[in-house]
Amino acid sequence: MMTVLALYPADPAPELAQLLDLNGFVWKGLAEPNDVEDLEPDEGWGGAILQMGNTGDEGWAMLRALRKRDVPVSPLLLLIRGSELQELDMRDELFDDFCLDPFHPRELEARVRHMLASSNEGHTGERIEHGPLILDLETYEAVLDGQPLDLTFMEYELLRFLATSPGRVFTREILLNRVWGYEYYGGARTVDVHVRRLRAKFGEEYAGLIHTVRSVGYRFGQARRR
Amino acid sequence: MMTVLALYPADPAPELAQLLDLNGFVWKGLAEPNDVEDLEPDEGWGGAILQMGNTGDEGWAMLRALRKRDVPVSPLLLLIRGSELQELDMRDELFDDFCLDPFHPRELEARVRHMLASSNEGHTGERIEHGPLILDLETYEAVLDGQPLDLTFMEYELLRFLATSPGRVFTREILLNRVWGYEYYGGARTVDVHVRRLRAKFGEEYAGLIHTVRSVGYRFGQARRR
DNA sequence: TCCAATTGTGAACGTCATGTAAACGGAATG
DNA sequence: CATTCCGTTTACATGACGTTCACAATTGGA
Repeated sequence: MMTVLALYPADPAPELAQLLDLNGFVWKGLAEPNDVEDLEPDEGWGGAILQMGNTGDEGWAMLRALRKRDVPVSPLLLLIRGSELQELDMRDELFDDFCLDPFHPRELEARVRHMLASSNEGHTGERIEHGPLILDLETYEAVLDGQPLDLTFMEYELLRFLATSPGRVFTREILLNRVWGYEYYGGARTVDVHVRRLRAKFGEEYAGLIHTVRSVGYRFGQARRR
Repeated sequence: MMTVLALYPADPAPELAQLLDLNGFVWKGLAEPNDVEDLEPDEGWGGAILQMGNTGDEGWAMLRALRKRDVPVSPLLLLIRGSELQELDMRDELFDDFCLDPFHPRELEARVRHMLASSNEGHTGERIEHGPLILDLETYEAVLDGQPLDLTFMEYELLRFLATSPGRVFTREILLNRVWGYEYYGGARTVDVHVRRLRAKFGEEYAGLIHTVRSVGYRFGQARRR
């Protein structure tokens, strides 16, 4: 999804606009606090940068407006003069990062990057996503095409192993070793049964997500094109 | 609780030590990555500041050691030279904020303040609120759907730990380590019994607030969707 | 088309994880 | 010393889940 940054004031300093443009960020200016209402949640707002110099109280009002929305705009970065640093005191909840203004282009660039990367971390860190399937490794939750899947422990473990290497074929023997444990000596048909149950829970539409490779084993997802 | 900052290198630059001392921060130096093991979770570690100049790869190793612990030290602030800014690329998950080195004292002071304030935000003041449950961390009071809960000490501690990370699954072993503080566990069933008593006190309607994830452990609240 | 190898399918079985109650034991209180 | 509270441990019941097996269906080669 395209990340769009909100900028205040609406006519940002040329060096700021230029820096964002050069780094491929899409941005849109906000003239006054009321404009915040117009930001539609679905437009992919990935945060905002506010240049606080010469804005008087309107800058803080804007900040508050962005944060107090039903769907807060986040993260927020402040450009602030060294002489106004003390203004930040007791306002920690209103912004995520700040940068001294006038700014060094490379520092600001690094801050914007890091800020955007960090804001996604909570959700991208411990999860596997492939096509319509999402595995949340923290909550042991599996979601397929928006529908939560009720998987048992072994089903989840097997699916996670397969989905970690989409397109790759695993023999039953390897699956038994890696998913069930190295000292496991069980029938190879156990794998078949678990695959079958996974496919059943996937439903007709997605049963093909796990594909049988005859005489070899199973693989998750499509084979690589040659 | 007293906030203690970890500093690296162990003999920080005089102006850094002086700045922290002047502002009432307690700090302790870390000489090498192995020292990280010695940080006891209960000592009130409130974060770390790493001065990356002239440290070579050891600085990054230290960073990694702090973050990959069982109980990660957080938040982390980096002091970094402008010429090394590109080193931050692709390492967003290893630090929370950075400051150009040499630093302006007031900027660094503001960053440390803001970083520490933000890291406590989840605990908005001294209470945890999630759905119908409210935990007052100061008075040790628990309220569920308006009704006060009469919890014992361990019940409260367990519930607090679970409710601090809603949706996340914890194994019994981890719960014993973090809540009870055992090195190893004699009886994992202890957790079960306490969970059972919590559910009993929740009443039928809210017994499901703590959910069993079979073969894994327990989690508080509903799993995240998508 | 036939046959053999391979995989899918449903059911049965046994094990193990968890729920549940009750007993135990130490610490605090009077 | 008796009593109460509370955390831990033990014991048992139950149900979920993994495994196995018999048989059906499918595949691919001769």
